[in-house]
Amino acid sequence: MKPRQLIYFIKVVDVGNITKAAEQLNLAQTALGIQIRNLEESLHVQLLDRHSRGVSATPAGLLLYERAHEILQRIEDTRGDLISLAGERARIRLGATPSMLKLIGTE
Amino acid sequence: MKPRQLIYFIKVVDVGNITKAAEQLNLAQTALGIQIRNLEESLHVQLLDRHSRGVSATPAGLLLYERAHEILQRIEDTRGDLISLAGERARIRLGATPSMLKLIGTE
DNA sequence: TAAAAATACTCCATAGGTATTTTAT
DNA sequence: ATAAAATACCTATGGAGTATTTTTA
Repeated sequence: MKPRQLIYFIKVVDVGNITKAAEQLNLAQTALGIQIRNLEESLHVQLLDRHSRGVSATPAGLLLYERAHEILQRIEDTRGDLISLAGERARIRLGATPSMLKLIGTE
Repeated sequence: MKPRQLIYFIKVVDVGNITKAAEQLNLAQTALGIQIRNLEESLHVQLLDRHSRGVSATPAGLLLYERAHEILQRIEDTRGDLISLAGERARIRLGATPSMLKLIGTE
């Protein structure tokens, strides 16, 4: 259950079609199909029903669809918080008079 | 921020030493060091202070340490729920009389 | 029979390993 | 001087691509 697989899976469920989802992800159909299959195999759960017009989520697929959003959101929130925290420490304001600048340079 | 990196990072913070953490993860010191560095670079945040006796978490590192637990827990919960759900659908009980069994076989 | 997914390969990027060097107490 | 982390280099696994075949309404 890698984040990339969750992103792919959400797109597939949204579109209902692996081929079209692959286009939107700038990916080959095969690459996306394999990732979805890997996801199903790693969980030992069937997530999609395949039919001749595309795919639809099974009950397990619908559950994962919900959870995947939550998990990815939490990851993104964490990334944002970390960058903010680091930003605080980096947001240092420096002041200098023109005469000082001549001494220390502007690099 | 891949789950594997989060697992590695938690272990490093717990142990306070990349070399010893690598042993416990059955990993080479270099592999673990690179993963931690990749994690820091992908977030543009320093997570650890390196000293001659090991490493210690920066404020950002401590924040990630907390969040990493939450994220991994959520992933594990989801995995468990999916397997339970799939288990329900598989728990089908079949009954047959001995005369029926002779007709349909036991395979 | 047509549109979609699955297979069979090939290629490349990234994770991991070994040996060695750098750094800090 | 010693323990830990970083660097250099090599190998192997896994993600992605093209061409093709199988499946199902």
